[in-house]
Amino acid sequence: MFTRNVMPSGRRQYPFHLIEPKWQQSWDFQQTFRAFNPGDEIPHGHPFAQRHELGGWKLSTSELPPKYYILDMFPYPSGAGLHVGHPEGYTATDILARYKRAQGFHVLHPMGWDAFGLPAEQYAIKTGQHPRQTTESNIANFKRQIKSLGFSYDWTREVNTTDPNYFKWTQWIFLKLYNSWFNPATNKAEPIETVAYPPELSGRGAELESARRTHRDSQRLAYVTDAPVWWCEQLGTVLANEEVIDGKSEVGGFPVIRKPMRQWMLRITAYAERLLKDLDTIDWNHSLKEMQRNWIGRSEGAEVQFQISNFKFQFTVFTTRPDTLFGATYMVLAPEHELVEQIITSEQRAAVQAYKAEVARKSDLERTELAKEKTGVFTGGYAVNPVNGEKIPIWIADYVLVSYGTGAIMAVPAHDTRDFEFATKFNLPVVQVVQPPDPNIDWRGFVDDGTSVNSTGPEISITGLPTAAAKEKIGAWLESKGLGRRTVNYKLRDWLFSRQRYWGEPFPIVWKRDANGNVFHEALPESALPLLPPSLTDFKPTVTGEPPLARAEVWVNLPDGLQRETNTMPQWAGSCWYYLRYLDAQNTSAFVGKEAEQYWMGTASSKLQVESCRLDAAATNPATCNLQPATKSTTPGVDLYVGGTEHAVLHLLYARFWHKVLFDLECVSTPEPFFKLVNQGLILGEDGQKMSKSRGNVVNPDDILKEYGADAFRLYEMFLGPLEMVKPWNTKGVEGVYRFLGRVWRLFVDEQSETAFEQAETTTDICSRGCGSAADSRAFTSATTRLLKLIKLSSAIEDKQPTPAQLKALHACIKKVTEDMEGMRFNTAISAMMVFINEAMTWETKPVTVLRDFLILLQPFAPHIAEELWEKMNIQHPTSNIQHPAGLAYAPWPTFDPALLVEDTLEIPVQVNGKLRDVIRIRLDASPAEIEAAARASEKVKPFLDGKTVKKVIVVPKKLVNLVVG
RNA sequence: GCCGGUGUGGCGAAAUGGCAGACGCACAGGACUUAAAAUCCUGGGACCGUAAAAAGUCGUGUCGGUUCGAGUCCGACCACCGGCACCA
Repeated sequence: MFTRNVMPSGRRQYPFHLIEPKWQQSWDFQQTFRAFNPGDEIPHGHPFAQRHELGGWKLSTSELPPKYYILDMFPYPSGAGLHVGHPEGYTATDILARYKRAQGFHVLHPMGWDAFGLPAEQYAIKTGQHPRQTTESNIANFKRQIKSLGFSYDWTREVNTTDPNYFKWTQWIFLKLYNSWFNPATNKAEPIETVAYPPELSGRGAELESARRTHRDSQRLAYVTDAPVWWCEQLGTVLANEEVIDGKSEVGGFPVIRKPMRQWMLRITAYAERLLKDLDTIDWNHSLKEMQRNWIGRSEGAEVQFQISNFKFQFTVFTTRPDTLFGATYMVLAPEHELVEQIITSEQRAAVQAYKAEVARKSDLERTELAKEKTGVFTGGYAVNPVNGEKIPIWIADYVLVSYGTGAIMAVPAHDTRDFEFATKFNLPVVQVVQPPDPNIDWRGFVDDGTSVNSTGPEISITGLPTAAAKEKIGAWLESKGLGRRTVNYKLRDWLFSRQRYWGEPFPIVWKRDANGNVFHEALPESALPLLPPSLTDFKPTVTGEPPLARAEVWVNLPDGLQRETNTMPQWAGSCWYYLRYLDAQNTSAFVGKEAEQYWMGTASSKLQVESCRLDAAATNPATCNLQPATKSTTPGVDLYVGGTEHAVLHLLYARFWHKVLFDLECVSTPEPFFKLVNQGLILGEDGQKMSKSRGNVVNPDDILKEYGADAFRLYEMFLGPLEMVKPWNTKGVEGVYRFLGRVWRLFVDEQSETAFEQAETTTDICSRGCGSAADSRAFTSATTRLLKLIKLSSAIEDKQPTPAQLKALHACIKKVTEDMEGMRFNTAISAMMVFINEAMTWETKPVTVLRDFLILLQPFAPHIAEELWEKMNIQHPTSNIQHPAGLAYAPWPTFDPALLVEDTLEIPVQVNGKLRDVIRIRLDASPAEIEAAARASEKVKPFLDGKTVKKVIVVPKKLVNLVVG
């Protein structure tokens, strides 16, 4: 005989399976977490209205409480559903959102979907199912999963990048870019109409008209050019850089080749300097800023012109070391440099052509991979060194890139590693021009700063100057002679903005032909937006390699002979500005309303005050900690943005770029979008490896939720370790926090009533989480409510004055949790709550006020159980609820009283020669002399002092005593 | 190669320059139970001791330094993770 109905993992610690859906429904129904824009009417019954006494008002920006905008990187809703990495960041932001609400901030905490992109399109090509269908069902699944975690999002602001009401504005912003240029004089974007034309283009006539158009188009922030792109034959599509890994397609691992195609580009390079400089104004973590700095890759140097021997023309090189000009013993052009054809001598022609052909066969990747061994060919041409008139040979080599600088270098083998390698291989002369500061260091291959030597010519000498001064002097000389200029170069390239795909935003652009047959592009008017993609059944690119949109002939070919652009925008487009749409998601007349933008981005100040505690104020003067001027706490931009490092460069750089353009055009009011940014660390599988389907170590949140509930899941994700760290998942570890919630539950509830509840539950037929219909959910709600009412609070909870020990435990907990909240140290905040509960378990009577404050602390982390217990407290101890009419989600965050934390006596360690020998208990106000005496008196310490003299005594009051003996 | 980050018990981790290992997992022992699960209590870095303790010694990747005192600060190195990579 054996029983079959034993639960696989034992008895449930508490009825989270009823509590969690109950409160999620309640929050949904009440719109508890809705945020209000300036001008919105705030309903009377809303808890936010009750907390701030604003019911029935329509408030202007300056009358609303101070904002706090806390943002998650919105997910791409894949078919695989959520994995445990997503909720890590989402839990952290949710905890802070709830904390800030409790502090009295007006919190904006939205969520949405980044839903354009390749997977849905690939799936469509395979199955013929329209990407919209896949996208919709994936979103539904993601939303269900995210909602089941109890996050406090304002769902009225949900955005979806594939919704025409959304991408209308993505297209609108593209038009802004298209219709603007970057004016270097003002260092900002301006309307394209302000472009000045060179004098030779003025005048009437079709030719000049066309020339002016070409000039204008070449200045736009969005422009067209022929650029090589990754083409994958097997997938029949063009791939983005990030979709190509080690020369193969990320999907399927097929080979890819570089193929030149007409592309739309965005002129992000114009913003390189501002993108770099403004990093100093924002609060991002150090390594992330470094990544952006490296990506932008600013380097200061000089452009120097070299005359070509026996020819009229000259060419320009970029160098960061103009001070080494006297050491240039040869020149190198990139093989693709346009001058190569003109300077090769007949005897070198064959060799140069062969080399160029060889290089052209290699992809960029192979060129860098084969970097070990330098290759190159002499062109036969010579250049003249402007400082000393020496003739030096011009080579071509693929270690010089046509896309960086001027595509040409002066080679100084003595002081550049690559040039040195090359010169060694091809037996080119090496001339010292820099003396290392340390004479023992070999000058050959010395690339750092030193002192110039052998650097004297007929007109200029820098011999004897340190590197910095030498650079300065020669730079000035070159400029005065018109031979060069000091300049700055960037690694950053313009942004390739078009994709040959179906599932993306169509460009609001048409192509025309003028009277002379010149093809040109023109923007659609704003009124034509949104421009919807055509409906297709075949989503593959055409046989000619044209984008899939070209299949829709009726859509492409307009009646008046115009043709639509068939490229689409990349996935980044929608994610570049979604944080702005959240501010005013329903606006049909603007991408974001001005008032809403200024309020939420913190450029309009609010008058009301945060009635909560600032730590520093509380620590020094608890009496004044309840009122802080709000204007000090508003931050320009998103207050906190949390997401993964994978977006460290591209998304975050692109979004900053768009934001700056919009700022220049006065569409937004802050120069930077994200004031503070935190990366959550990756969660690895239980085996310590990156989670992946192929390794079979993926943890599905649904399984954890079923077994332990959302509160335990949230708690565990935070208890794992510091947010920014990489850390392995361990399902066993969930048990720990789950047991903690069980202890919280048992601390509050009466055991007998729970037994009654359990009996009633087994005889009640309620369908669990996931039941579909409205009727089902109503039945669930009423059954749940009825059942949960059977559970009563423990009789040990009494409306009594807390003891000093109880107050001390509570206030220590408040202090620790509050401080850790500010520092986003959620793991240690949770451990502080565990410490509190472990102690509270031992109390015979539990004062209502103490437990109430604890629930407010617990609420951000484990909101469902906290709400349920809070509700029971309100029913059974209603009188103490008077000060919190708004409900738990808006109950004021408790403040701690430092006076309650001090003790009369404390233990301090006694060291002899820095080694711990005893711990003594001493009065708090004991003088140093008393402490020393007590330390010397210790029986454990005495043997270490015997026969020795005490040479020095260090007494750190309240900390330790150290006796130094000799 | 360059830039950034991280190295602490069996494991996840914690420690304003001041008692290393809070909190939790796993483990062991005990209580409760007919039994198990759950729960509650107790223990725990290593070494050396001891009947058991106590005492003692060592211990935060390695080596050195500053300091009365270093996981923490400084210097050199090693390992792992992430990013960039012929950027002139």
